[in-house]
Amino acid sequence: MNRPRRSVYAPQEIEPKWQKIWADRGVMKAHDDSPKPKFYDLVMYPYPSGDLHMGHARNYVMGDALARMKRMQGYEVLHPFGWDAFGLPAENAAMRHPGLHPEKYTLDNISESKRDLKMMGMLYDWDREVASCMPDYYRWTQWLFLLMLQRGLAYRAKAPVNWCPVDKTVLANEQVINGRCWRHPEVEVEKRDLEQWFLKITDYADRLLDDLATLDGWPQKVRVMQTNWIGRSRGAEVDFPIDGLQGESVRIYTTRPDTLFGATFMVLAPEHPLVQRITTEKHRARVLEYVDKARKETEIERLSTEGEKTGVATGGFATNPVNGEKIPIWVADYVLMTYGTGAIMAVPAHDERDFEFARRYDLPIREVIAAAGRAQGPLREAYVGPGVMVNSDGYDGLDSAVAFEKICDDLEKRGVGKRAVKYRLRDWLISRQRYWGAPIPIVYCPTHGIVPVPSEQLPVMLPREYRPLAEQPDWYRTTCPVGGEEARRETDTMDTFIDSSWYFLRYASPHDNHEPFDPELANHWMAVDQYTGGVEHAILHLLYSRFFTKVLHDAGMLEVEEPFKRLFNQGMVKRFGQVMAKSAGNGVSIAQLSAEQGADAGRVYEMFIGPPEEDVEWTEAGLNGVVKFLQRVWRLVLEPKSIDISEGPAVAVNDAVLRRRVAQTIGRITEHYDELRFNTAVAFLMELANTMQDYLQGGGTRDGSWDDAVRTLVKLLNPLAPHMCEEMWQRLGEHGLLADASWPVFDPAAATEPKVTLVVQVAGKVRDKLEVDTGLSEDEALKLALAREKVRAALNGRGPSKVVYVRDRLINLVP
RNA sequence: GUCGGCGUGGCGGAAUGGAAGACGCGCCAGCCUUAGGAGCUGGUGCCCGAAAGGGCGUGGAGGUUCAAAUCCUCUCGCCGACACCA
Repeated sequence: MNRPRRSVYAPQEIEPKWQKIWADRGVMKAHDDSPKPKFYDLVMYPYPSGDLHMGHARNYVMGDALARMKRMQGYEVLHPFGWDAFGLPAENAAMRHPGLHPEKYTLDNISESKRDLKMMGMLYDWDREVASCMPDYYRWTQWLFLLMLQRGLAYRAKAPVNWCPVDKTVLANEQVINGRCWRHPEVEVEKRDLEQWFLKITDYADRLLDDLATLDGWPQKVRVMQTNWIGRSRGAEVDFPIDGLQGESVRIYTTRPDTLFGATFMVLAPEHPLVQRITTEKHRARVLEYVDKARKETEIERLSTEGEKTGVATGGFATNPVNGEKIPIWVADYVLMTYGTGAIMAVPAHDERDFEFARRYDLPIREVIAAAGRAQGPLREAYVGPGVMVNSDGYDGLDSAVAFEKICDDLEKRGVGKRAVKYRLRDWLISRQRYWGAPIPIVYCPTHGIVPVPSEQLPVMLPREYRPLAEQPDWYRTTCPVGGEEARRETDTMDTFIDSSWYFLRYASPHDNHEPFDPELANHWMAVDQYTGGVEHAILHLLYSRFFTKVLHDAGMLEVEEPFKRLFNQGMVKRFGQVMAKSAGNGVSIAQLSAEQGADAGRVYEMFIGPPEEDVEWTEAGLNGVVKFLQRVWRLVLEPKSIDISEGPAVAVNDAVLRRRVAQTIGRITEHYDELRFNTAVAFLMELANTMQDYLQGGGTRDGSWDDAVRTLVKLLNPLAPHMCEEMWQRLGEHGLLADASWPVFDPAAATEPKVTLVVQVAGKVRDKLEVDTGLSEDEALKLALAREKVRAALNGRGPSKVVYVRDRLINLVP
């Protein structure tokens, strides 16, 4: 039999077709002068590693789907893309393949990844593409460094720094994890004293912390992590005069000035400058040995001794300013030179670490805060809570919180101490001894010292040859911009996190060659309305970007003080139990997916696979389920007559039910897309398709309600499966691109179930039926509650009742 | 250790305090096919029962409420971040 050929869903044909049309028409160009409300939809720009696969795609599908919906809703959407293109992997590749320049490696990867993104149907405004390794980008990265310098936020200092022996570079504090390099967990980080550039992020610690409270569109988790990272504490600095050193004292920092009377000894960090002078002859040998050992120990060895606190007495003593008591001074490596003043008063009764140390070295423990309800007697562990002051002279009997303030007042009056705030946050070390980064635009002149390269001479271009800058005299030999003397360029480059701290601003005016960004345009597009990316950037990138934004605000270049209004961290895609990665060999290739099931199927599947913030497992079976769904939609929309209706419907769906389902779906989908809850959104689309099929099988009349359902389904599915929907839209005879079509409007009244029937059963027998109008959807719960009261009243206390309420489509199931 | 988060079918997971298990995968039965790893229909939390029906069910124990997966207290177990920050 020769039946007319059915149209078959063939993604391999329609996907390239529509990708070309979108590109030709510039569908996702963002217009600066549009009268429409703006929506800045940003995905974290990636490092172009050259192995883009479906594991990366999840983030981009979310961003793209949101951009497409917002566009249909009438927003002028800025949805840009770029590349975090400086960095070590390119250099590593160049070292593995002699002759391969990091730039070539990077640019090749970019063009390859770009092709894959287009193949996935991502609509970016490619005219705004940025790559941080291009001179017209890093020119402005350098400019921003000079701005920092000008504002007193960049400084050079000799400091013990973290040195990764594999990457042969200094690492930021944030890049050291448990004493190991973040990129090479197999090696320990070494300590070296080097002259390095720092950014004074600590100047902004308070604002970075306090403004977290305004970021209610951020995950709580990230806000907590940043809060802890900044680690603000309030306390006091107190001077303890040193015995035998006239006029000199040890300054300590404590968060518990209320426990001053419980200080029974002091501890200095091994690196503390006073250690040498305090130590008595008798103790000198042992102290030197201890300090020497601590110096040599790497971070990791120090950590491994956790629980085994060690230290030595110096033989020196200091006087506690509140009670004149002389207490011994010890040296121990559990006190860090990098926090507070590098010296503490030890209060073993009320600090766990001091308690442990006192136990080990048999030092006295004196209780000065009485815990409510605790019986008298020796402490078994440090009591760190609040309580009533004891053994504290004139403060006895006070609440410890009150005594805290009073003691601080008294210390300040006597000039022996003062309130102080400390942070765990350190300044940001940005120097990197690497080639593939933005050169720090500084010249060292024998006469004028540290001289910034004048901004009109930017960019300081990277030399062509791939070799450490410090080994390229032709490059680093220069003349002083001030006096013309022979001078030397800074040969370090900047941490790539600097590049990524401002890229979202460059998108506003990516071709501006007068300034890093046009303040007017940046103010137009900022803040980012939705920022999506991995949780691994919860601290570093996000904190640095917030810092830059605040500095630029202070410089009068930006209105906003926070760059990202809403932040979302998507989960990772796994396969065979492991995160998809080239190295793990479990990545799903975009080209292959595209050629087989189609990009649309991959897009819908990654959204349906699980909650967007959770890690998910990619399976072929799951993907296949989505393919079936898309094929079913295709038939429902274009070939409804091909649906087998011989079996009849399971549940009767009439026009009214179909209309209501369509209206409900519009409401749910709009809300869930907006909140990036794509997994449930796909489920709603499937439900709509199921209802439509039931409608056909029930011999639906196919009046306007069917056509409306079809067009609504196509529009609602469009952000997730854009190629297929665009094709269906055209075949339905609609004119114009679906990408330009308007988003369906939610009508709450049309979505409301007409009524609820309450069937009252008592002891299994139906006693009563009540019809309750639930007309106002926002108040359904309340109405039901009222209905329940009505039922209970009707029963008039006749024993245990069971109340069942059913919606109209299931009414016939209840006798 | 501290701080966050999470415990729901065979699996991934749904449920503004209001029918627990939406949607999908898998599985079972049937239909259609030369065949199917295709398509269609129905079923599918657990226990008892041929069925009707009944009982039990969101890690565990209490509590609040007409009503709890959801709120509160305690407890057990996982996951993540930080980890000597005075």
